[in-house]
Amino acid sequence: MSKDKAITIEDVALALGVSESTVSRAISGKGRVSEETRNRVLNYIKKMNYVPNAMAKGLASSATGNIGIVVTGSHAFMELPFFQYCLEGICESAGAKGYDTMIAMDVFGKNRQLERMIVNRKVDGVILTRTATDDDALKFLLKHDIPFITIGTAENSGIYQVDHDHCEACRIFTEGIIKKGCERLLLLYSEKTAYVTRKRIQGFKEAVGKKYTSDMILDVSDDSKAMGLVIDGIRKHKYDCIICADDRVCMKLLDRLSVSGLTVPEDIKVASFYGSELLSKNRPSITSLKFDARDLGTKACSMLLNLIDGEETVKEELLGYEIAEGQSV
Amino acid sequence: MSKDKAITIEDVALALGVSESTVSRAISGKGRVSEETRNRVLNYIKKMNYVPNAMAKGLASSATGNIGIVVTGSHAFMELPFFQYCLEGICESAGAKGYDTMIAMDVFGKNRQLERMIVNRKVDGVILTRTATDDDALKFLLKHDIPFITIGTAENSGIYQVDHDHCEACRIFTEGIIKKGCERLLLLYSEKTAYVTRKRIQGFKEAVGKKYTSDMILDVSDDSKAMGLVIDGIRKHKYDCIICADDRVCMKLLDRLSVSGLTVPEDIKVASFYGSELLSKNRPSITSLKFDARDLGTKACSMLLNLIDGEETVKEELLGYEIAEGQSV
DNA sequence: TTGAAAGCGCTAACAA
DNA sequence: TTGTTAGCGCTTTCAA
Repeated sequence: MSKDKAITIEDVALALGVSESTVSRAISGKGRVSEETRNRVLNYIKKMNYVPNAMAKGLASSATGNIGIVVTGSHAFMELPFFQYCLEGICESAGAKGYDTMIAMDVFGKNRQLERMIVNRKVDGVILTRTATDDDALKFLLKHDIPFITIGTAENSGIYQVDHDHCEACRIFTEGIIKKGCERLLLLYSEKTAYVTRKRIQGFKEAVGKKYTSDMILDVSDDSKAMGLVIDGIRKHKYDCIICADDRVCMKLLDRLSVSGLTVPEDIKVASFYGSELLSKNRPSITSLKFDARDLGTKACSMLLNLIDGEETVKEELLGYEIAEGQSV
Repeated sequence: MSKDKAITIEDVALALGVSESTVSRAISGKGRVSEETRNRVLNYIKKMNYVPNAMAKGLASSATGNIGIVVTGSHAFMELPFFQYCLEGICESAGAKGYDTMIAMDVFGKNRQLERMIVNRKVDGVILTRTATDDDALKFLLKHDIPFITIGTAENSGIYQVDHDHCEACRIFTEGIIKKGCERLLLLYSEKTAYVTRKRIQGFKEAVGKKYTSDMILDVSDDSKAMGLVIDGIRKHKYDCIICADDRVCMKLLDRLSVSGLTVPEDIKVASFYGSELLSKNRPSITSLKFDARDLGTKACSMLLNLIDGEETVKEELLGYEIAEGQSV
């Protein structure tokens, strides 16, 4: 069935008694073709299952019909479902517009995959996901002036980017918790170098306002010691609600609480700035913010395609969030 | 820097006073070129940062220099870090051989992305990650006779595939647990349609041998009810060790145990056939099997590239495993 | 509205 | 060992 070589534009032209250029025009929609000719062509190619050769098309028009997506970072980061969902959004909306997706997974800050992809001219544009940004990837893309969008990253203004409004979301969320009567808050975080973490902390601070003191936030990157302090603090009723900057931190906390025989929400209330499926399945369910990573991918992709097509597009886009009320607060 | 259009093979030929075909030969290594000429060419193109136009090359040689990777299945499946690690292995080893990687993420059993990728002839071969065995993707690839490898899937012999030896691993693992003195075992599983689950169950049965009875395995797909029975059983000392078919199930179990006030390993011993990072961070650490998904990707990729190059390659490859001893047994 | 023809940049016979 | 030449399949001027 697919053994025999594929049918070309020439075959179509011959069969229909028109020229190749006419067929090309009929298909692409560029240039005038009579309605009748166009229909004949379209019908014929559909009947014959004709699909243009992407390479030939690419060579002639110097466009690949591919976009690249770059996932860089530590393993711990890449493991987050976040990327899967992003990827899904990107693939789907790229596909809907006839683009295929290439992926570059560069783990240790080496951008080999990305560089090869660009240097080989395999893609028309690139989407950079979180973490990829402050490394050389950005400079590299800038230097090669290829269209690109970053997801969830950059302070560097002037580049096209899309993200959730973490600061705003976390502020509103924290305010809500305060309104419910919590006063002695503690924010737990890790990955303090991540831009998103800093944004979340900022939102928290804004919500707390002038009552903020530096002992209201705590880095728990190095597991046991810091967590031990937290548990002590809870026993001494130093806190009434603990907010976690992400679901990983929250999982850790919940583990420790259960080991220590402390229950939620009786002994301590718990909330999280980022609730994945893991948290929503927890008992009691954890009150948390939900961000839709899939949306992020979809939006980034449509911005990129606009950029590629030379159309107008916004420079920065901030997506919304949702609050998942649970039983933990 | 990259504004000015890229230098072509013609430019190189002109500059060096040789023909384009000589340059082509020097670069590809196919066909004879004198050592001297070859060096001149190689030096020059390095100096000039010449990179062949992948599309032109592809058009002329009808090969894309891309491989495709397909991730199909439910969200729950795709969320597993398994895919990330596979992907990483694939990207890296593809990259090492000069191939770029395209990704098709088809979520709901529709193979749109895959089909587009194939029909557009964007890839030279495909790697299919864990999918339902009767998946259309498989039929589609067979029909288009494009080289492909499946990872962790198919019973369908005759197709190229790579997987871990789940059956063997689970048998040995279970035997080890029995040797430690556990007698009243229970195997918890979900996703019973997955090939890998069936293999794991089979290994378990083999280890138990003729003492096996059907109430030694239990499907806990529908959370609460089945899990409730398990908890009851534990209280009645019906089991001394519970083995989970994967880390998801194990997480669920651990949650329930902690809610029920049962402790590991005092009240009940726990082990898992698949231990992700989540489990290894648990306290107490869970005794489990480790499979390296990255290896799977690497191996699959090298098999695929062999296939593409028309070289010999094994039809089936079974990779090893590791036992992570924890404090839970 | 349509066609002819010249590329796009590379590979691979076939000659030399 | 090297060069000549004819494509690979499509797009895109420029004429008709």
